[in-house]
Amino acid sequence: MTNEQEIVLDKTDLHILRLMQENARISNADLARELGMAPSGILERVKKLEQKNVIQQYTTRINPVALQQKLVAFIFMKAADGPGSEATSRELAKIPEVQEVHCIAGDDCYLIKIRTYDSASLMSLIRTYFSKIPNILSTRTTIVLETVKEQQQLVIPEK
Amino acid sequence: MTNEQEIVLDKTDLHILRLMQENARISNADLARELGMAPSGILERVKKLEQKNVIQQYTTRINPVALQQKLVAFIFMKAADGPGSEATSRELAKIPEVQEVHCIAGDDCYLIKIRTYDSASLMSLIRTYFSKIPNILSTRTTIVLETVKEQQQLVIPEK
DNA sequence: ATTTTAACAGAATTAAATTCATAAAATATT
DNA sequence: AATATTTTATGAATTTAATTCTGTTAAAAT
Repeated sequence: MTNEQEIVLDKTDLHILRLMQENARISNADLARELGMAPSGILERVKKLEQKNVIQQYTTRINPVALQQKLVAFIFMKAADGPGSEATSRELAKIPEVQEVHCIAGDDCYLIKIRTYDSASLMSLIRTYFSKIPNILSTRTTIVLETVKEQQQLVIPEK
Repeated sequence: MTNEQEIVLDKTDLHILRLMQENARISNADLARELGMAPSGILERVKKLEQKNVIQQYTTRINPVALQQKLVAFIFMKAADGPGSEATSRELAKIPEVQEVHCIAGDDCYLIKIRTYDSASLMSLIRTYFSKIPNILSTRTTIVLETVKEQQQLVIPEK
């Protein structure tokens, strides 16, 4: 049970989250200085935020261009999944190049975000993986020409 | 000039990136142990990766549910921007709740990803911000019912 | 009002970050 | 091919931070 019903975050927690969202490698000591608290107290709070699954991961944003991963595509997919079936989405989520899988309202079923090297590798990826997923009925692919903004950071309230 | 032409990453760099993408708060000492190298050498490489803008940010993934931010929407937008004009996209990118702005191929101009509390706050956000952006011609909004996967991690090759 | 629980501080210990001088390896130059 | 130059790595020394634990304070529950 990953219960998220009763999560209460106070001003201090939000402040910690704001600082760590901006820089996950901030030292515990610097956090303590910013908040005017003892390092031991901050450490305790951070550990609790991890335990409560408020903090899900510390990750490094890597420039995709540095790895020649220049193509982003969004794919709208219709699937023959029965209502509430998660079969197809689970298969899609397993593909490492697939960054996002959303169930969406409307005529289509899924919206998928994919990052690859180029259109050739997108094609080969589609052929390799999608052909093995039985319930896929149709896909519409939208190619990104240029990305102006791309981040997952949340707007964290003061209180 | 943020030049990204001549970025060469060797096996060691990729290994560092893989470990730090998975856990941005890994200690330099642990990195050194994993790679069988001296900590000072690792530190130098990490700093270089930062300088070269290969590493763009260390960030913390925070559970949006913990902040009651339950709604994700994708908006397709047509704009009356002249060819190559970045005016509209730049305005959109300034909105904190807007996580992504992409220029896309096809009939629409932009694809935008937004995260808010609920549909009411999405509406108010659209009214507040979009009304002030002159070139917007039309929008089509797709609401996410459920997110199965959401991450920005790259597939990092061995070599 | 009192008990219980949770949160914080401060000191002590252990561990890590950072710096720097030097050596080794890889590249470039002649 | 030999040498110079640059880049990359090491290891030791120093500074700084992480972590643990005990005692207090504050808050919540009874």
